[in-house]
Amino acid sequence: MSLNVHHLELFYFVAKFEGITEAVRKMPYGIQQPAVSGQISQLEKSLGLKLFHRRPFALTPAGEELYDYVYPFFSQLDQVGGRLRGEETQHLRLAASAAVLRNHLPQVLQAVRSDFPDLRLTLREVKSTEIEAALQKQEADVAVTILHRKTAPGLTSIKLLELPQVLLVPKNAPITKFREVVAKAEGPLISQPLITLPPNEQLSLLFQAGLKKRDLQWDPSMEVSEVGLIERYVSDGFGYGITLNIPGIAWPKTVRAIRLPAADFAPVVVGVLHMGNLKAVGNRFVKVAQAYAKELMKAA
DNA sequence: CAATGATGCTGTCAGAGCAC
DNA sequence: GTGCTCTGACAGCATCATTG
Repeated sequence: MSLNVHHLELFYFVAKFEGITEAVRKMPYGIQQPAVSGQISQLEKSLGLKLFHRRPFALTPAGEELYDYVYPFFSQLDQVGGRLRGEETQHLRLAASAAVLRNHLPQVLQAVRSDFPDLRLTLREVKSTEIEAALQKQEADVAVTILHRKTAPGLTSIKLLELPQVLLVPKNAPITKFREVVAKAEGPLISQPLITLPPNEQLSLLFQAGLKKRDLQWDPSMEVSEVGLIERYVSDGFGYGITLNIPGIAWPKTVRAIRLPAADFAPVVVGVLHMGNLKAVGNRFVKVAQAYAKELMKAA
C-alpha cells in the first residue's frame, strides 16, 4: 500500500514545527487543525504505527525515519520552483583549487558582481583531479582549473593563461639556474630532496615529462596537496619544490623561483571548464576571467 | 454519449476530552 | 481555566459505474 503524498506533506510540516497546532499556524497555506489531525491519523492508520507522541511532541523512531526521508524533498520545493521559473539566473556555482579561490577569484567576482547586483555565489574547493567529475555531476556551473589535452566529453574548455613551471628554492640556496642542479647530480639521478604535488596532478606529470626528455630522474621526497604548501616547506628547508610561476603574485622573501627551460618543461595551461551552455552570469564570468588573465600576463 | 447517483477524499465548524 | 488534540456532522469535489 503506497503512502499518500498529501499526508506526507502535512506530516512534514507537523514534524518541522513540532506539533499540529504550530504547523497549522506556520504552514504556507491555510488549513484548519482538524483537517491536519485527521490526515495524520489516516497516515498513521495506513502505516499501522504512531509517528509522534502528541503532548509533549516527540517523533517516534518511525516518525524520525519518515521525516529524514521526506525532509530533502519538501524542504527544497520552494527553491525548485524558483529555479524552474528562472529566478536562479544570478546564481553561479564555482569550483576551483584553494589557491585560485583565495588569490584570483575575489577580483574577478568583484567585477562580475558589478554587472549582476543580486549575484549569489557558491564557491567550492575541488582538487584539480576531481573537477571534471564535479561539473559532470552538476555540482558546479563553472570551474577554473588546469586544463589537460583531453577534457571529458560534454565539457567545454576555455584557455586563460599559460603558467611556466618553476623550481622553488630556499633564498640562500647555492644555485641560480636549473642546469646547476643537474650538474651536481650523479649521472641521471638527482638526489636533492624534492617537494611536489601528487604524481597524478598535471603539474607533476608535465615536470616528470620534462625530466624524461632530458634523461633525468628526480623522485619526490615530499608530496603535498596544494601549491601553497610547497612554498612553505621549501622556505623551511625541506627541499626544492616544483610549482607554477603566477605573474603578479610575489614569492615570499624566504624563497626564490628558478625558471625551468620552457623547451622541455611545458607550461601548465589554466582555463575555464563548463558543461553545456552557460547562463548569462556564467558567460560574464568567463569574459571577466579572460580580461583578468590578460592583465596578469601583461604584468609578467 | 450524456446524465445520474454512489463512493471516497478532504475540507470546515462546533464542541468534547484531556493534560498541565 | 487554558491550550492542544480529537471527534462528529456536514459540504464540496472528483471518480466511477450504471442507466436511458
